[in-house]
Amino acid sequence: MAIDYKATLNLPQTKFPMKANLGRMEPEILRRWAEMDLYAQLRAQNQGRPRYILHDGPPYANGHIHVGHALNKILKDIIIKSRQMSGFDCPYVPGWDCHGLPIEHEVDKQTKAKGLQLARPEIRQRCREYALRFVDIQRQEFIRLGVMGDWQHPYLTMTNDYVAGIIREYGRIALSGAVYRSKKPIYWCNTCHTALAEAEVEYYDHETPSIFVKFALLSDLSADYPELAGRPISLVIWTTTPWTLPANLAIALNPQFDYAAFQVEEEILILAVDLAEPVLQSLGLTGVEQARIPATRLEGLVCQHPWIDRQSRVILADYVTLEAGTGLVHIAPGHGQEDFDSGRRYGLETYSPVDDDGRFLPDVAEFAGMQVWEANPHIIELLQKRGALLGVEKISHSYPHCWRCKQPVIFRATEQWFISMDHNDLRGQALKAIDQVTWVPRWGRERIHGMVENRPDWCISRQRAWGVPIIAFHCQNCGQILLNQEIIDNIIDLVGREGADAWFKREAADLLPAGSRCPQCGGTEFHKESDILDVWFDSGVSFAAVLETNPGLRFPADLYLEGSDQHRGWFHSALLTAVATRGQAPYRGVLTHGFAVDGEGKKMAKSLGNVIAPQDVIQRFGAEILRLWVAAEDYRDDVRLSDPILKQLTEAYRRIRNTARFLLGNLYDFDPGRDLVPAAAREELDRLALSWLAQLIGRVREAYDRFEFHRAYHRLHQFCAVELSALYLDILKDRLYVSRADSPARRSAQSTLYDLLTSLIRLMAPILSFTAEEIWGYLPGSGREASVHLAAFPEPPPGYPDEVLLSKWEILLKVRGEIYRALEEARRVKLIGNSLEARVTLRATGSLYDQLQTHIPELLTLTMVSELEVRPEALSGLESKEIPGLSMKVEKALGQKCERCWYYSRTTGEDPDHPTLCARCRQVLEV
RNA sequence: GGGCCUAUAGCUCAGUUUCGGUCAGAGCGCACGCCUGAUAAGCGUGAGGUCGUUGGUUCAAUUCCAACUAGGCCCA
Repeated sequence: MAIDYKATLNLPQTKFPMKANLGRMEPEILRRWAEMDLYAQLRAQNQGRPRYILHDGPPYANGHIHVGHALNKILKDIIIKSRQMSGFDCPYVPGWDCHGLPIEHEVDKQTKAKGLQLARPEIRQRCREYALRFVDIQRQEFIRLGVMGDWQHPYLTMTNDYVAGIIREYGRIALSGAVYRSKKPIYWCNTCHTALAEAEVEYYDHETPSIFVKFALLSDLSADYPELAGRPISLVIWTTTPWTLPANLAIALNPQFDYAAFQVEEEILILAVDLAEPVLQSLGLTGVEQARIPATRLEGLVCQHPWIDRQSRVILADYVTLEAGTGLVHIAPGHGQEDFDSGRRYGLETYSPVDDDGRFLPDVAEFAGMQVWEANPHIIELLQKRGALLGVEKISHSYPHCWRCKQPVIFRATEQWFISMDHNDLRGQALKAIDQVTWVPRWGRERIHGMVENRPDWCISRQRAWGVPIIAFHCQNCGQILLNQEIIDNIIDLVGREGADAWFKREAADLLPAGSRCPQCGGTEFHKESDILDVWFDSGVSFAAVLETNPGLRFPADLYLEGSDQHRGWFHSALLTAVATRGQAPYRGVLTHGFAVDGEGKKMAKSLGNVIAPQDVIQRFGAEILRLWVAAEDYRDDVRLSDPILKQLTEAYRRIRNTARFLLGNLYDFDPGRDLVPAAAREELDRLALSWLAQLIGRVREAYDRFEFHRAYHRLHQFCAVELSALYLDILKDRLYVSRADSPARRSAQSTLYDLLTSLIRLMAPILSFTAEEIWGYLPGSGREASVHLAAFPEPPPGYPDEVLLSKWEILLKVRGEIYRALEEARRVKLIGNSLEARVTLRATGSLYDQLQTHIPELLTLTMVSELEVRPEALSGLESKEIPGLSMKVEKALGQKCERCWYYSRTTGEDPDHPTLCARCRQVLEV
């Protein structure tokens, strides 16, 4: 009976599944981490190590997470895990941003649908429940991604402690004198009597008058333009809101445009040159250009208001366009954002003579008490009477309306609270602080610098319920603001115990320390401020409310990491509040990532139908693939996500997984405690592999250190595909399978596989956290950490990489490449199939001959051919393109194929008892 | 309209931190083939790019400058 020689081979065996089944495996691993409380174990194990603080920017507690959230949190997770494995203690406390309009808006919608009218504390209670619900949802979704952190103790910007922290920081800034009140135009609904945020206005078409109005020039231009002398000169403006004319304080021109004086009948009209013709034509007028006047010449001149005894200044503004109108813009600083900005620049009053009902105040004598919309025709009539009206028509255009009552809204200046950018030179200090920070990518510095340099004072007040109250009291008697440290401390104490609701529920007298008196008039009656803080202030001061209060954390953080939109958002508000209160930035480094876009680089939008949800990716591919995506893409630019990309990543994942599986399969009988061969005692090829491994470790760790995860991914993947699968592992099979199981040669190989595997999974752990953990459980041997995440990154074996070995084998590998080409040619002509069927003859002369001649065993190993010889004389065969002077000839191997090792050998058949075995196999089997 | 940024093979990335001259590369995918002792695996060979477009600087530009186009974020 024939002997089953295959049974005498050491073929790979492992229970580690080839198919990942991530959908089942990941939740199992998550359960394991939860049961062992991995996060707590890490804290205990890493105590005393240098800390690395990545401070989590709080996502908004509304809705399910989208891929942008996944990108952000996985990046943070990769950093936390890789820094941890590099020897740092990396506590990670996630947070949520809980206050603000979107949640209040949602709650409003729900209560409106039910026809409810709720008081502030009730609204707040519903908002709180709403936020909490989404905190729980998002928490589960983040955990599902494999993100490790203190999920049991996150920070929420609505908890009593946090709110007390906000008020403490607000108090510091306010009491330093940086906070002031001033008027600012905001959206205002006349019917709802409420301020509206940008997100609360909806745009519909609305019909308004469109009028051209003359403003008579009071200044004299005749010195420079004698041709204009003696005739009345007017500037012509265009507006669709006649009711804002009573608040007109200026006329704006664009310094870039050409303006000219046109003679129209007996008067002179000034218009932008490019618009003069269409404007005059539509007014049924003809004009003759008399003179060009640069905008800069007109700046500072004064005009007469059409009917009010007031002058209107000519100013410059680069937002003036030629899209519509006359190129001259009517400016009412109390009724428009741009008007307001220009007003501040030119020192104009933020004049807004309109009350909460949208009715004119007595200031506007002609229209006092009249609704602004009603006043429009009367104003036009008055203009007509005064001879200031050049034309009127009706136009329909997109105009903001109240989301609640659907009525058109107005822009109206109201009292708001601001943080001054100039007080204590906050702007200058912030700009200096920016330069103390490491920005990744580097252009982040330019971006935030430009924003801080140009931003207006920070308007921190909102007329809303769901937020942190602005702490201030108004004297009933004289209107003076009352605020001092004692009051602040009192409120901090109260809010710490009862939450911010206390502010909304209690009367001013309850909130103030006993005996509080107005510092100005001595009054004792006060009412409390009703505005709340901008939510950017809430999250901005997290450095104080979280970093400084959590004993595991510290100020400043080592890193803030968010999308590049946060240069305007969190990085910005955190910078300003920290500089104002601490004199420095709250972070040493800031890293930004781009946005998730579709396969074409377009933004994901419901309207485009190209949104990919992380929940879908997890279900179809696995969270691990999503993690791989985050790592593989260069996040400094926008990151593309599409099905083909995910499929490609799945392929890459399989390659890595199968490589690990093969390594495991060949370690089934290996006990590192018993069988590990010291590096120096291993075979040369194994030491070459160790050199490659050493290079890999160096490069991957460097990539992690530099936050270049896509490099880490590419290196790991390529290492598995090229160095291992195609090269080292392929040629090692013979030694692993054929040698005696406990032979030094095989143990040398296995020791190297063991080193490779234990290194690889630790290097991949920050990215492929689930799979690394799964493999960790299959490793032979004992005495290692309970989780791969408790382990450290591998170090290169001492003395490796071995440069001498690397350069020696580099040449041999080049020869191997050439031989492969010759073998492929032989396959093409059906001479051989498997390389073991080949006998290769190389022709070389001189030093190349010597080199090849002395390395025949290595070349045999590398090429997996049965026979190889080197000869100096010419031969017919393939000539190498890469290596001059080398020719190769491939023939059918001589001898018989050994049934066991498949090598062709002339020794096969020598032993009649084992006629199908070669000498080597007979020796292994000791027969 | 303004600020900042991006644009290399079908895909993901390299192209040596600031500095122009063997830098046009890798892996994946694809095509063809081999193996069947990593097998819903493994191996080999091969074909793919006018380095977004157009100008400019230079002896020389994917690499510097400008404009444009497309895309992104933030403002307006």
